Amino acid sequence: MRNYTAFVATNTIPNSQMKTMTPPPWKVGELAGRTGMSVRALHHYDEIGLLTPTLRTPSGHRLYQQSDVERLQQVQSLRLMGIPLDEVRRLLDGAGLSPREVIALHIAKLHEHIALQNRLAERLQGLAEHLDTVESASIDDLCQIIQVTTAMEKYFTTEQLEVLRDRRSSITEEHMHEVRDSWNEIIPKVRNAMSANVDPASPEILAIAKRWKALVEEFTGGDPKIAMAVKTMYEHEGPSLQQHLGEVPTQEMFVYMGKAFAAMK
Amino acid sequence: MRNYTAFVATNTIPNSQMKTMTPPPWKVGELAGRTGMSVRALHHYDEIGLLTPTLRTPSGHRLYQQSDVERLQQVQSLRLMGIPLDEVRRLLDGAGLSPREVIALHIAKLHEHIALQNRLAERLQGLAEHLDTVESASIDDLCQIIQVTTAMEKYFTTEQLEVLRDRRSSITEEHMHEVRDSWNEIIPKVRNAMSANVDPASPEILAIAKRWKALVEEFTGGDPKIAMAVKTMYEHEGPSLQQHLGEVPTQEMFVYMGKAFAAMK
DNA sequence: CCTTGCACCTCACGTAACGTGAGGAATTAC
DNA sequence: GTAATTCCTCACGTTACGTGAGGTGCAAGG
Repeated sequence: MRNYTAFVATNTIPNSQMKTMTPPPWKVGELAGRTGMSVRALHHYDEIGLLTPTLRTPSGHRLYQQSDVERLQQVQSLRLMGIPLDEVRRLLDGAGLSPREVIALHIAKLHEHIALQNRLAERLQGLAEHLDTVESASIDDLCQIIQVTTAMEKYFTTEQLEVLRDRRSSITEEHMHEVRDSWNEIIPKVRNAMSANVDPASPEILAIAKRWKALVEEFTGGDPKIAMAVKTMYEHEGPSLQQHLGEVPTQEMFVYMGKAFAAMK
Repeated sequence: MRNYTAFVATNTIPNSQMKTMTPPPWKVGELAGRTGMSVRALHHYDEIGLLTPTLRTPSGHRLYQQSDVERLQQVQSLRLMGIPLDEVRRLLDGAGLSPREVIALHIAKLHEHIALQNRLAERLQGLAEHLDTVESASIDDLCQIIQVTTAMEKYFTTEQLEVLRDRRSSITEEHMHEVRDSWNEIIPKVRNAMSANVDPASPEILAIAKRWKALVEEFTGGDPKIAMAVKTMYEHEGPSLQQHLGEVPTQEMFVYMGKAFAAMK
């Protein structure tokens, strides 16, 4: 190992004084090895002006002094806290915000980010559970489920969704098919009756109204808020839901059946 | 608005049949507007081969058919779940892993990521609390605190750290200074005694041992595990901690004081 | 027919923090 | 003296687009 005193100091110094001098500067590889960073990272810090070694050999090799090492340790500390290099530089150069503010800002950002990730994780978890109850796992099915669940997230509160999820997990797939078939059977009948101007209070409509009510009751668990949310969702998302869920009642049908319900009492 | 049937179909079709034909394809802007995506995103999807419109006008304008729109919806669904475009393409093209596996993998990744973020948030929170108890908030202080706390994370369990944090928050800053001053007073004495080969059982060392024990007791709250962890940490991180905490006992001192403790009984 | 204005096209750079070579000079080791 | 490291400087790749720049297509008004 050489020492680089020759071009650090301009005059010659006897060996007896060498020991009290500043320690020899480090080359990148050495600094990298001792600090656990990569050489490329140090190059990068130099490039962006975050950590420029105070010395270079005449041939261009970087030499890091004690002060540089200290700065690097500061950089490492702040990076450990997830602070971007840009802000690390601003902090160390004394420009911009105070440490307190930077930390507070970062905490806020982090919490926001974590909340997003958590919501995503919940969605994925629900999706996974759904995939495990259905044996057909085609991409189309997958996308349909995603579409429907994301649409539902817009109209239901978190607790309502949990209620629905709990109930769904306690229901057999066979039964879910039955329910869908029932809707697919009922809705065309209602549509026909409406276009034929059948009186909502007529006996055949009242019979249908009974089945309708039972189906709604079963899905909503009797919660009128969930029923309202479902109605709102159908009104807004009808066309796109139709592709995925099969037949879906329109707003006019709700009105029509409302009359039937009134006549039932 | 034109229709692009001219180059979609090769033969002329009477108007009466036009209505039963496939709907007119959409241009990028229209598709973007209806799906809430940006035009650039659609261009990007085209570039990477994720969604290539089946048609183009002779002048090069993109035309999206029904099938393209469906594919886009699938892409949107999967992206909503945070799946990278690369895997979305593999999924939709039927190559690679099954939906189940992809979802499971992503859940695992997400949880890992969330755990990391949470640990980071905890660190930042602790840092912020610390910053609020100390009024001097220089960058150097900040980095020192980070260094010390990250070093501590390596040697203490989570519960131990919480205990320490709780206790620290109930202690005044003034008192912390007193403690530090006490250490700074005691340690040189011990060092001197050791180099002078003073008997650990001598009365002056026993007096120091008492103070030493009290200080350790106070910091560790009497928990021998915490005491052990502190000792291990000092042994491993001594030199770097010394810069930040002031005087720190060496392993030899622990041994020496151990003899004094034995003589105290 | 010509212009105006809007939607569209294709580059191509920028983002964060480096990883990963490529090709060549300098240093160190034997 | 030569071989093996270590160092240097480009420069592209990573994610999912944003943001112009500069040029064409196309429907409508004068």
